[in-house]
Amino acid sequence: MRMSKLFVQTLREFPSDAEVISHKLLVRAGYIRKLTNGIYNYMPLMWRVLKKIESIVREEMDNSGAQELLMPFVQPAELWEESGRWDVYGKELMRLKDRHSREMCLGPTHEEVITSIAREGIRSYKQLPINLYQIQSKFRDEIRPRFGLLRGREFIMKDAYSFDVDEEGLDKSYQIMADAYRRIFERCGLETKMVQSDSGAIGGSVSHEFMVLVNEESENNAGENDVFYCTKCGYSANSNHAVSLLNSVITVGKYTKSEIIDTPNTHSIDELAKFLNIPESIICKCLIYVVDGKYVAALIRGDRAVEETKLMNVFAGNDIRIARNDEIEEIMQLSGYSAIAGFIGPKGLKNVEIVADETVKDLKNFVIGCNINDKHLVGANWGVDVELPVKIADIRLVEENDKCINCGSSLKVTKGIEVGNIFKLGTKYSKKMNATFTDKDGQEKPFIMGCYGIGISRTAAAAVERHHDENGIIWPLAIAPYKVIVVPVSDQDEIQMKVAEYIYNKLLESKVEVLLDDRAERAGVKLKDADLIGIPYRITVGKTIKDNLVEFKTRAGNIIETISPDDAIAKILSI
RNA sequence: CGGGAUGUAGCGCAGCUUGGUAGCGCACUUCGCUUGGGACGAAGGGGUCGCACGUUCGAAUCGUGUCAUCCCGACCA
Repeated sequence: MRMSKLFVQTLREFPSDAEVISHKLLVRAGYIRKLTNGIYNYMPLMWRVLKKIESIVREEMDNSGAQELLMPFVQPAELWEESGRWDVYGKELMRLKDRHSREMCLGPTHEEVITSIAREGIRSYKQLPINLYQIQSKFRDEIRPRFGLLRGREFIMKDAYSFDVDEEGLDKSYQIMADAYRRIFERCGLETKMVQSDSGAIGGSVSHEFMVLVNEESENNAGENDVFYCTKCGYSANSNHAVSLLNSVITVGKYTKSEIIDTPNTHSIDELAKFLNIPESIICKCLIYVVDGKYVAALIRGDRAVEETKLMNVFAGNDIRIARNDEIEEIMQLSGYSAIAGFIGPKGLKNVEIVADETVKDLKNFVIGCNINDKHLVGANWGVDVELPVKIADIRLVEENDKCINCGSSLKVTKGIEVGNIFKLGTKYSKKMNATFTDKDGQEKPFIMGCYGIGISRTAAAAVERHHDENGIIWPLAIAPYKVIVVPVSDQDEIQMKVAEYIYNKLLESKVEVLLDDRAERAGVKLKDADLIGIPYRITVGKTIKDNLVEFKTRAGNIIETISPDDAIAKILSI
C-alpha cells in the first residue's frame, strides 16, 4: 500500500479525552475515531489489525473442532424472558422496540440465541459434543465506558458455546478451549495468565479469565482487575473470587467486661481504633448493603474489607451496592433505633439479613456498634452479648501478602486486562429454556453447556498497552497491520525513490504486507509516522544508497543494520 | 447514580472576569524553498462559539434550562 493513498490521519498531539496509553496511541496514530461515547470507528489500519486477530482466533477455534456461524445482533425479548434474564440483566442490556412495539434488545452475549438454536437443531446425543462460535459486534450499555477500546459499549467479540451430554464431556470441552486460548494469545504476542474468576451475570459454576498483566508503574492503570497470584504453587484468581488463609492477628480484645461506652465522632474503623487505642482487628465492622433491593448486613473484622461480588453471591444476587444514608435511616426507624453509619451493629436489626465473614467468628471481647450514635459496645462476645449470625461465609477481599490457600506462601497482586474468559454453564440455560436431547437410554436430558469469550477489539488495545514506547505503538508481528514499511528519505532523490519502489514491488510480488511512504513529506515526518503507527520492520533508503546500502531496522529497535537492498528484501522474506 | 470539570474550525487551545459581531498553533489548498527524526516564508479556504429560552440597542461573553463529553467515587460504618 502506498502511504500517499492510505486513508489515515495521524495527529501531532494526543487527544484530550483519552486517559490510557492504548486509547491515546490508537487515536493519535489514526487507528480509531470516536463516533460517540464508547463507540468507535475502526479505520483501515485498525481493521487490518482486527482481522489479523480474528483470523488467528478462527484458525485455533476451527482446529479445536469448533464451527463458526453468525447469529443476529438484534434479539427478541421473549428469549430473554425464557432464560429469566430480561428482568435481571439490568441497564447494560440495550432495549428497544420495533414498529409493532415488540420488545427487542441488542445482543450483549448470545446464550439465549444459541440455546434456541441447539434445542431446534440438536435432537440426539449422537450429535454431541459440539462447539459453535461466532465473531461479531456486541453491545453493552456500560455504566461508564472508558479507556477507548478497552471498555467500549460496542465491541467485537468471539463467543463460543459448547454442548455436551454430561459433566465429563463439559470438562473436556472446557479444557480444549483453555488450550486453544493459550495458543491464541501466545500467537497474538500477548503473555496471559489464566486465573480463577467469579462467573458473574453469565452464570454457572466454574470460570477462568485470561488476563494480560499490566503492572508497570508508568502505566495509567489500564488494568481494571486485581489479580492475586502465588509464585510458588501457581494459584491465581481475580480479586472477586480470590481466597486466602486467615492471617493471624490479635482477635481477643482487652475488655473483660461488656459495656456500652462513649466513642464520640468515631465514624470509621480507623477513628474508632485510634480513639480506643486498640487494633482494628478486634472490632467487628457492620456494613449495610442492598442486594437486589433487599437489605443485607455484612459483618467483618475491622482490619478487612468486604468483596462485594462474594457477598452478592452469598445471596445469589445480581446487583449489589452499599446502602444510602436514607436507607440506613429507614432500617434504624424500623428497628427502633436512630444511629447513623459508623455506629451500626447487628443486634436488633429488623428486615435485614445478616451474614458474617469467617474472620469474625473467633473474635473475643471485641468492639461492635450498638445502634446508638457516638457509642459502641466493648467486651462483646458471641452468644452472650450478640448472636453469631447463622450465615457465615468468606466475603472478604484478599489482600497482598495474605497466605495462599494451597501452599501457604505469600500472595502477590497485580493489575490485569481481561481479554478472554471461559465458563462452565452446566444446565443453567438449557433447563430454563427447555433445550434437551435424547440420550443413549432414550431419556430427555438438558444440554450441559459451556461458553467462551474473547474480546477481539480489547485484545488489540491490550497489545498496545503492553507493546509501545514513547514514540508510538510496537505491534507484535502477528497482528501488525503491515509487516514492513519502506521509507525513502527524500522524494526528490530519484535514485532513492527508484530503489524504494524496487524494494516495495519485490516485496509485493512475494505477498509481503508492505507500506511505501511515497508522500512528499520531509524525512522527519515520515520517520515519526512510521514509529507512531508501529510497523514491525522499516527499510530506510537514504544517501547511503550511493554505496548500495539501506538501513534495516526493527520497530522495537533491537536490530539496526546497513545492508544492500536485496539483502534487506531477503531478510524480510526470511522472517 | 453521586461529586467535579469542560463544550469556540478536523485536532490542541486562547478569548468570557470588565458584552461591541471571533483568534492562535497544528492540519488542509496554492506558490517558493527544504529533505535522516514532526523545517521555513508568502498567500488562501474553513466556525449558526453544543442547543434552547431570557436580559440587552447589541451575547462566545451575563442568567435560566437542556444536551453532550471527560475525570473521580461507589472500602464509609
